[in-house]
Amino acid sequence: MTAIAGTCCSPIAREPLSETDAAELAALLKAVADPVRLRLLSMIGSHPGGEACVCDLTDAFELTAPTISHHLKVLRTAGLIGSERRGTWVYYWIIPQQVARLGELFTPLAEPAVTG
Amino acid sequence: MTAIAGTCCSPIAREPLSETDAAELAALLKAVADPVRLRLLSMIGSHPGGEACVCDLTDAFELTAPTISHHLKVLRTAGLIGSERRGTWVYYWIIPQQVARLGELFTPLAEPAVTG
DNA sequence: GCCCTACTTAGACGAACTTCTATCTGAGGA
DNA sequence: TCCTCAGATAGAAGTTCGTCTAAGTAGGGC
Repeated sequence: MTAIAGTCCSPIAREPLSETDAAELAALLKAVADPVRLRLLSMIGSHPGGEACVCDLTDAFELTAPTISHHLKVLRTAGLIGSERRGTWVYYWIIPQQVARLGELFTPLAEPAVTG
Repeated sequence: MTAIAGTCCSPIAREPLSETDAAELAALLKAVADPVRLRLLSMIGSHPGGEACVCDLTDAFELTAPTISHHLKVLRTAGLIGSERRGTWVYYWIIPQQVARLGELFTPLAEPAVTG
């Protein structure tokens, strides 16, 4: 398949990002640009039932509970995860739409539709 | 389409990231988690011919040349762009495979093939 | 050879980030 | 009510990051 102007590349390589878009996307990327937060996101998303309580997460790291709490807050503030307290425990889950936004930026466009 | 275990989600939500993978990916993400570098990457990728010289990039920012040079170095060290001096000017281009790695992490798996 | 332009390197400084300890809130059990 | 456990918040310490100025390297023209 040859490159067709306008459909060849990942969105980031199709046209220059505006200053505003760049700032917004950089904030989202910064939230995941940390090994601990990347693992937290991955552990939450792959946990049975699609959600995990903090107690499921803390033991995997050699970090104190406040530190884990801080990283979860960064992810939640970025809109990448949601949370809810149920009784004694607080549960976290991934917000797939927001995670997908990151993917879209860098993923080469697939064939436009089933036109061929 | 219902979620099928093992094919439902973006790779990051399919199974927990190893400590090593998380560290490597976080380093890659950190390289793009900055508004200036995101715009540089976008300007380079969308420039006619697929490459841009530093002189094409500097004027778009209210930053000094050494600062732009620093950000380009971060992107190049991460393997996201390549560079070459040709005469007076230094040209930069995107390395699509490395950019695509970022996309793969967060993009939900497409249908496995044309099986349905 | 000399100078000008294009870009990079070196070093410094303030802001932001990651982690900690100490403290606080909120739920459940005796 | 009081104690304990789960988790969050506050504030401090050390580190990393983004930016600058000053100086260095490399190519091209006179």
